[in-house]
Amino acid sequence: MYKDTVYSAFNLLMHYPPPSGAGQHPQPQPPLHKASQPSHGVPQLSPLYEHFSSPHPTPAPADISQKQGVHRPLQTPDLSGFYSLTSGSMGQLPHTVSWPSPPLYPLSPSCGYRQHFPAPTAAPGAPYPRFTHPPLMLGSGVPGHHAAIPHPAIVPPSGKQELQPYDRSLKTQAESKGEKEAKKPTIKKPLNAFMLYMKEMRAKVIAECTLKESAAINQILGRRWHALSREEQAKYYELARKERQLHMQLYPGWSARDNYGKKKRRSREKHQDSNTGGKRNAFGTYPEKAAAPAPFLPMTVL
DNA sequence: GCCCCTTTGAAGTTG
DNA sequence: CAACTTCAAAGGGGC
Repeated sequence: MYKDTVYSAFNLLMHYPPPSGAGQHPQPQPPLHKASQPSHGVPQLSPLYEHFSSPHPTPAPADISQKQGVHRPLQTPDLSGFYSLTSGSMGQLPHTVSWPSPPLYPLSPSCGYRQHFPAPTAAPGAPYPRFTHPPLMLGSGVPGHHAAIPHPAIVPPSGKQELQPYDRSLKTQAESKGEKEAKKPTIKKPLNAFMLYMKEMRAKVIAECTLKESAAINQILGRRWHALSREEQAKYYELARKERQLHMQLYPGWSARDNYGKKKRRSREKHQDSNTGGKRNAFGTYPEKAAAPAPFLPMTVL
């Protein structure tokens, strides 16, 4: 089972001692697309997981939470001995204890962070799988990957294949741009770890909180994500890594640039105000927002 | 009917 | 190379 494979990796993780490189920042992984850009044809599927036994594991990072005296699950462990993780913002370490921003959406008491997250179990009697993300790949050959469900990024040129529920934007795009465009389908970005987590947990949050607005749900999910243990997060990083690997193999020449400009942002300035306007802090958010008071955000979850 | 909101992460672009 | 931007999902809400 794939799950078993993942869990085995985590069992190993639980036992790995910090090497001599402890105290240093993790070495950023080379961008997957660039690093493994197939210059000599499409890579084979079989080596997909060969770096589970990489002969040249990179040093694991220091545990910044120990350095800071607090437990934060934000710092993703470098599991390079088992698989590569992320670069970029994941290498940015938290330096303070606060939530990224106060919730802009009022949350019902039943969705209070204190009581409910990370929610370990579902309602009594209802099993709550800790990791039940549906298979993402089509015929990947990965143990545990069911071959019946197509990859979300796989878009049939002829439209014969049934669209998945999450192909909403694709469908509207194809519908709105006519037949010519429909025959040239968009290959979407592979989902990152957080997106995979959101897809899995969204329904649960909706059920718990009786919310429907995605913006509010995503705020909750973002906080739950931060509350996950590193092992729990690592499951999703691993899934996301495999997503990228398969995506890269399916679409060797694809670039995220291909989809640039296909979403039209009407108010770029406003978007920048809320989303940029400065360097991201260690939490991956922006100083202006992070500095805002968060009166009812409990610390008990840390 | 399209875009915004809101989240994190990956990757592309810019200076 | 750091900083910034875009896009992945989701669906209610606004225009």
